[in-house]
Amino acid sequence: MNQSKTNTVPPEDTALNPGSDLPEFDRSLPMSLLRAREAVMKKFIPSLKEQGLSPQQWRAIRTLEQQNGLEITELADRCYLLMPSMSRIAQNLESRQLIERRSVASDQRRSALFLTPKGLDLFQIIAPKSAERYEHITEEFGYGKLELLYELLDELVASLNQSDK
Amino acid sequence: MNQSKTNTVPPEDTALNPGSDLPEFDRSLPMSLLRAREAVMKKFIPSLKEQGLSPQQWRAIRTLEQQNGLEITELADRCYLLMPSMSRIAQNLESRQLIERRSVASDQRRSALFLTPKGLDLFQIIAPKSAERYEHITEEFGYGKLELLYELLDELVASLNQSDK
DNA sequence: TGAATATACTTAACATGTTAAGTTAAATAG
DNA sequence: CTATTTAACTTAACATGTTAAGTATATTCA
Repeated sequence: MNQSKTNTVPPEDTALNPGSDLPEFDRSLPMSLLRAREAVMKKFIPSLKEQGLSPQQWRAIRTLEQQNGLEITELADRCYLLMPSMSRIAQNLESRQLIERRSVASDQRRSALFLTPKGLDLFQIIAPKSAERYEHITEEFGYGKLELLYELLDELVASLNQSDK
Repeated sequence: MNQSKTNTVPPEDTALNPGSDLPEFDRSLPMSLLRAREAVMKKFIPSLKEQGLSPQQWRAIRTLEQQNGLEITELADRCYLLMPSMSRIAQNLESRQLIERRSVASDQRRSALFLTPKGLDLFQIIAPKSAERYEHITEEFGYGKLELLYELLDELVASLNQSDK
């Protein structure tokens, strides 16, 4: 279960390159981040699924609750989704009447998205549960450590994006 | 670009629940982890794509390079992939003759996976580039901070899994 | 003004994530 | 020793991630 700690050394005869000085891949940053993310999500997904929402759909709904009437491109940015995904999610939520789209008068290409009363109801059912989970995580893990983690993640992103020139 | 720092407060008239004491979702742990992961992956994906590999396919190959002949279930565990994904990836890599499967004599249901010479060649092309990227990231971000990040991520996962009882 | 270009999406195509439902082979129970 | 159950996958089905191509509306500029 805990790969990085049980340290199961492979038998010598199975490594294809025993003497090479190629790097060790045992600690993979993407995998560590993925594991952490999945572990966190596991706490939130059940109450979403209970309401028939995927994490991405929930992201869209809670972003609209904060600022209703966002255009789809802006919503995609804030939800950290690519446009094709956002487009499909908008169609899905619209078909379930959780959101409504109205085309922008000044530019017919654009459409703004609005939470419907039904969508807001759903938000209000899920939000308190999510908040509770989040508080629980904060208590268990420690507020200070959590802040430090956010800080490090932000710095990591900054460091990586900087070297993109 | 940096949502969590620019702190763009939405105009009052767009929030659907301005006075509510519902939690703030601006800082989302899953999203922070996702952003960090994507930023890291962006550094590694190009050299993989150059060789026609997805990150998951690469994970499988480098795991097999470390320990050849793993069974598919074990490989899925180590790659942090679900069986259906692993199954499809194995089929893909097998069709490209990067790996080879041999059924286990003692149990006909199982099959063990082996890197082919062609697969090993590919590993040896990609591995040094990956190592170089990783070293660059370590230098830019700082070795100490990186270690601290790993530590925090591990602790977070432990903390979350612990409360699963 | 009218043609070329750019913008804001949507659709398509394909790999992956995820849950559920097969299949086939082993283990176990009666 | 046969019938049931379990184990190790594979297949199916559907949402998402991702890149590329398509469509309709604006904008630009000749």
